[in-house]
This record gives sequence, C-alpha cells and structure tokens, in this order.
Amino acid sequence: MDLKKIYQKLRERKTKKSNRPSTPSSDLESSIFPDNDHAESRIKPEEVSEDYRGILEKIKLRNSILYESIKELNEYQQKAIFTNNKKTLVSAMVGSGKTTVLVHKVLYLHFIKNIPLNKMAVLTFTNKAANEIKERIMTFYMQSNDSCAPDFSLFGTFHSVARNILANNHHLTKLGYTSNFTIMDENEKKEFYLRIADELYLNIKYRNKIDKRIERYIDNLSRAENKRVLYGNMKNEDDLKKLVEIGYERKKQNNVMDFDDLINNANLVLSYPENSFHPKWIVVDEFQDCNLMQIEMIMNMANDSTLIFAVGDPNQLIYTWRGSDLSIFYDFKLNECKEHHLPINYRSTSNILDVAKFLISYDTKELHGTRELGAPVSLINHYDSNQEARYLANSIKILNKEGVPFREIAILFRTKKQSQIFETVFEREGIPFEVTTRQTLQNIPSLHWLTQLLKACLNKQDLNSIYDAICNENYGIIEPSNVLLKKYKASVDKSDVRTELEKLIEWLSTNTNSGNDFLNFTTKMLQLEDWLENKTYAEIPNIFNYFELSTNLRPTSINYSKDVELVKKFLEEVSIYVQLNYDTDIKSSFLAAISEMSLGGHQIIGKTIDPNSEKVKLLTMHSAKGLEFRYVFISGANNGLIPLRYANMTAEQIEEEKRLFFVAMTRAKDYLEISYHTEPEGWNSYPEPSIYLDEIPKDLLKSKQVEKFIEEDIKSDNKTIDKVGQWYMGQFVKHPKYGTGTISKISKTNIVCDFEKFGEKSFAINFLPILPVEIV
DNA sequence: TTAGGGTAAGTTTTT
DNA sequence: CTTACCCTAA
Repeated sequence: MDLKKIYQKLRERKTKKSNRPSTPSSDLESSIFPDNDHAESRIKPEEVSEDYRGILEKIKLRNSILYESIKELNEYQQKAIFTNNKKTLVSAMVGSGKTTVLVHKVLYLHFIKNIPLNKMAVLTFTNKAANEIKERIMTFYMQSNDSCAPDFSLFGTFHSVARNILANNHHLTKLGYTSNFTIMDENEKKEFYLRIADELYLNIKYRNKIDKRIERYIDNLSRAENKRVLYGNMKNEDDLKKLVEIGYERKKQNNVMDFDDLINNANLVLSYPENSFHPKWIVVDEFQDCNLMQIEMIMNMANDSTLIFAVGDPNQLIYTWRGSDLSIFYDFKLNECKEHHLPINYRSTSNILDVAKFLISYDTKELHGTRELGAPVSLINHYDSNQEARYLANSIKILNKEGVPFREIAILFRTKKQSQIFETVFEREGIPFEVTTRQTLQNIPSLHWLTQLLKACLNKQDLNSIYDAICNENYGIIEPSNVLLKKYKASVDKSDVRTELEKLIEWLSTNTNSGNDFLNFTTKMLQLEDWLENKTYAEIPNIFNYFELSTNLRPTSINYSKDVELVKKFLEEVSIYVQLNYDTDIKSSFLAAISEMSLGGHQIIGKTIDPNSEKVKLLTMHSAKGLEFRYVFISGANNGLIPLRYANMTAEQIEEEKRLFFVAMTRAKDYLEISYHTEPEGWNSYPEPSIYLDEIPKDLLKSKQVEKFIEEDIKSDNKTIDKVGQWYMGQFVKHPKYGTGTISKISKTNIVCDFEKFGEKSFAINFLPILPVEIV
C-alpha cells in the first residue's frame, strides 16, 4: 500500500470517525508489521532489566494496539526499543527485523514517551526505506484512534532532511544561497561543469570523465597538487582546479546545490552558534553506511538533550566507495554508547545461515537462526555463463511447474554485464524476468524536462535549468545549440540586476528566431510563481493546462500519450507531497516537492520494477541489499569476479567484497545455489572458485558439476568460422570506397576485411558492400 | 592538423 | 584484454 492510498483512507476515516468500528480491519493488521511472523525464540538476552515487565504493562494501559504489536517481538528487539540511553547503537544481524525495531521505536517514543513526531529526525539513505517507515507508521495511525495525519517533516533521506533544514534556515544567506535554491542531480552537475569549461575556454582533459575527476580531486585534497589533478595519460595539469573553484562560486550565483552540497551546507548552518534547531531524538537507519559528512550532520543536529538511536549492521557495509567506513561505525560505538544486538535471523534456513556464517567478519557468534535445516547449499560448476543460463532456464521452468512463483526466484551477480546472457536465454525460453536498471530522471525525458522547467520558474537564477527548459531538443520552444549559452554569457551586461530568467529570455528573443509561441511560453514561466500564489495543493495538476502541455509535449511524437500520462502522474505526485508536507506557503511547499523529485522521488512515477510481478529477478548483488527471495542463484562466483579484480586493491576492498558475497547469500530464504565457471569470459576472472568459498567447510556445500549442453552455443554468432556462403577466409574482395583487400575474419553475422589502404573494416553479413575479385 | 604509440582504467550506484 | 584518449612527432 502506498502513502497516497493510506492518506486517502486516513482522510476518509476522519470524516466518518464517529461510527468507526473499534477493532482494526484484519488486512491492515497483517500488513503492518510483516517481519514478525516468527517472534517466539529460545534465545534470551543475558540480562533483562527489572522494570522490563513494567514497561510492557504500561504500554498495555497506554496503547493496547501498540502493546499487541510489541509483545510479539523478541526480547532483544524489545530491549532495544525500551532503552532510554543518550546514545544507542543497535547492531542488527542480517534478517533480524531492524526496520521493525526502528518503526516500533518511533511509535514507542511517540505514543508512550509523548515525543511529538516533528521532534524526531528519522534518517535513512534511500527514499524506499524512508517511505517504508512512513507507511508503517501511517498504517499504525489508521489502526489507532489518532485522527490527525502524522507530521513527517524530519523523516526522510539525509539529503531530503538536509534540504528542508537549509530551506527553512535564516542563516542560509550567509552561505551565499537563498531559500528557493534548487538541486542538480549527478547528470546535471556534470553538464554544469562542462558548460563552465566551454564558456570560459578552460583546458579540460578527459571531459567524459569529468565527474570522476572532480570526485577524485576533492577526495585527494590532502595529496600533492599534481597527483590530484592528473588522470589517465596526462603529463601536465589542466584547468581542473580552476574549474572546481569557479564551479563553487557559480553554484552560489545560480543558487543551486548538488547532492554533497546539501549535506555540507546543512552542516555549516547547523554548526552556527545561533542555530537553535535540535530534534529531541535522532533515529538513523543503515547506520553502517554513514560517511563522515553524515555523521557530522547527526552530531550537528544533536544538542545536549538530544538522544540518538542508530541501527546498523557492519556485516552489510558494501558502500565504502561512497565514503562510509567501518571505523566510523566503531568510533561511534566506543564513544559513550550503549550497544544492543539483534542476533536472531528470521529469514533463512539453518543450512543457509551455517554457510553464510563463515563469511561473517564481525560478531560471529551473534547470528542465530530460527528456522528448520532446509535444503543444503549447492556449489555448482558450469562450463561458462551461457551454459549456466540454459541450465537455470531449465531449473526455473521445473521449479515453476512445481509451484514456485517466478517472483520468488532471483539470480544475483557481481556486475551488470553478467545479466545480458540471462536476458537473452530467458527471452528465448519464454521465462518472464525483470532487470533492475538504474533509473534517473534523464531516463524519462519528459519528466526531466518538466522538472527543469519548474526549477527554472521557481529559482530564476538557475541558468542551466532555464536554458534546458527553453532549449530542449524534444520539448523546448527553441532548438538547442552548444553555442547559445556561451554567446549569451559573453554578451550579458554584468551590471544588469535582473534575474537570469529575465535576461536569457530577452536575449533569446533578440538573438534567435523566436515567435509568438516563445513569448507565450516564457511569459508563463515568468508568471508561474504569481499563478501559484493563491492556489491549493489540489490545483497543482492544473499546471498541465497552465503550460498548455497538451500542445507543448509535442502531440505528433510517438511518446505523446505516454508523456501525457507521466507528466500528469508527476503533477499528481507533487500535489500529494504538498498536501502531506505543507509548511509555510504554497510556493515553498511546491519547491520542496520538486526538490524531492530531484532527489530520486521520480522513481515512484517512472518505476518499472514491481517486486510482486510474476517475474524472475535479475539483480546485481548491490541492488539486492534489503530484499529477500525464496530461491537465490548466485552466478559467477569465480576468483576475479568475487572479489572483483581491479588495480591496486586494498585489503579493505577485499573485505568489502566478502561482505557483498555475504549479503548476496543471505538474500535466500529457502534455497541457495552458488555457481562458478570453468571458462569464464571476463578478462579479469580466473577459471577457479572464489577464495571466499575456501573458507566454507566442504561438507556444508553440495558440490556438483553440470554436464555441458551439446546444443548449438548461443554465442556462436560471434565465433569465427572459415566459410559462409560464397565467402571464405583470405578471399580477395573489392569495396567501392576502400578498394581491394582480403577477408580476415568470418562469423555468422559479420565479415571483416583487411583493405590495403584502409585496414580492417567489419560488415554485417546481410548488407555486404563488397564484391569478390576474380584472380586471373 | 593528423596518425600512431603508449598507457591508465575498467565495478558497485542509496542521493 | 579492450577502450579511450593523451601526447608527441611529423
């Protein structure tokens, strides 16, 4: 159930509150705390505080619904919820119900300890996690008698909460920003820097790698000057340093922030001595993933009377490349912190846990299973990934016939590339599947354009959004060109104090052939803020008509109906966000909603992955984190792939790959199968099983070698052959442009010719522009 | 300006 | 191993 539906139900109930039945409906009850079906446990925490029973009794009197829910939890979970320590770290083992504990902690603090929800900051890393927490709390609100909608203003991702802190902080101007700043995502950031480089004729090498270079530059600020700037084959420094410095100033001029700026700037305003923003409680999810900036944000939000409750699992730390580090986790733990454990895993069979245990690096003794022995874990040796894909297609068909739904089956691998062969084979074999692809706003051009348009209207200094809104190749009113911005910037009068929006519109109207449509559209842009003035959330979808999107979305385009649908859904979503998170006025609430979309909220609209769809899931190990499946197949556990081999690997990175393998294994509920290949295709993978498999005792794994399929190999399309049709190796041929040459390579789909003057050229076999040459 | 030699980098992707 | 692209030599 999504937030919108819950909210609608909540509203419905509000209106007919008087004759509402006192018992909650059963469908709600079962959906509220899904992790709790195996609550009873033989394992007990060593010490149980004296007033422990008392607390439960107290809850029973205060809120019987919460009591019913909490009494189902195990004692470790209850202890973590009842703790009132200033700093608490809950080390949660994999599959031990940490989100359940987190949600109950919030409910306990609110309903029993009377902490208002808006005095609690609940910080997560993903929108998905934030939404799940909000949904569960909403559902609880619906069950209990509370009639008002909960205030989630400090619930959200670090970035989203940071944005809201900044937008509402009086000291923001000290940083050179105003409260209507907009957010640029990673792609927009790259464009932002490249445009500066273009405009100022900066010498920038490896332009396509500019994002990586800037990141590396900032990470290496402590290193020697030229070490930070050089990349690849560069011998001399380029203007990277200058670019970063100008970028820093330009972001302020344009009133835009990138993702990192949100956290960094929030830290700056929070650490001002006059800052008075301090939540009563700070609750952190996936604490092990925090980097230093995020820890700093937690600490800056806290004051002497703030209590911190963090939940995390060091064994699932797989994002150190985003700046998190085990030392952060342990430093926090050592510093006057009460530690709790959640050692009981409800997810996997004992066989699976027994194997996974050998890969655990921290708190080894603390993982306890609750389930039956189950099927043994298999280690299977395939010839290569193609053979494996055929084998799995077969196995999955059999499983499905036996009644296992496709959605309960997942195939996990280390790199995205590995999914291709499964897609090809499953497609051919008619097995329904879905691949998790990274969704960015750029993947949905109409929504990307719309966000840029709305950003441009609300932040009239955001030159990049303004330009992209007006000069978009699909939906813009003016044809984009890579010199327009440069020319505009060069000719603009520095003493002109008007906004960039006004200036660029005027400039474009005189320097391009713009017609009435342009005038009409840009006037609408300038006036959107005024239009919004006296509107309510319910009128936000009217923006569709305001901008005449039925014509501006290009009705002749093949994407038109889809675009209209997406845009309407987007505006609807914005409307709901404004309704749920209304703060001071419609304008700032609207901007908050648009910012939320920049922070990945669009995934709600554009998402193609439905966890409940009847499809086999093909996932990278990273994207499988947090998910679970009855049947899990880990593909390609070869050395070099797990751990993935690349230059200068550190011991820490080898450890992280191990944790990743652990995460992959523990996704399985009932059945786990691990494979490696005799002849792996990647340049970096060796024909031997992963080193991590050596750490697992042989008798815990059921080893098997799969016979090679003798059917025609699917990759034979690319294999070289000697002859096809009239063509043979070494044959003399003639090409109208390249002249004469000889055939140097033949495959089922292509012929490669080596021309005397032009070297090797490849041609598709169905469209050969060459002729045979008769040798006399 | 162009051709060809030389060499680092390559993965994962919460926002 | 392949790719991208810097760098240098004409």
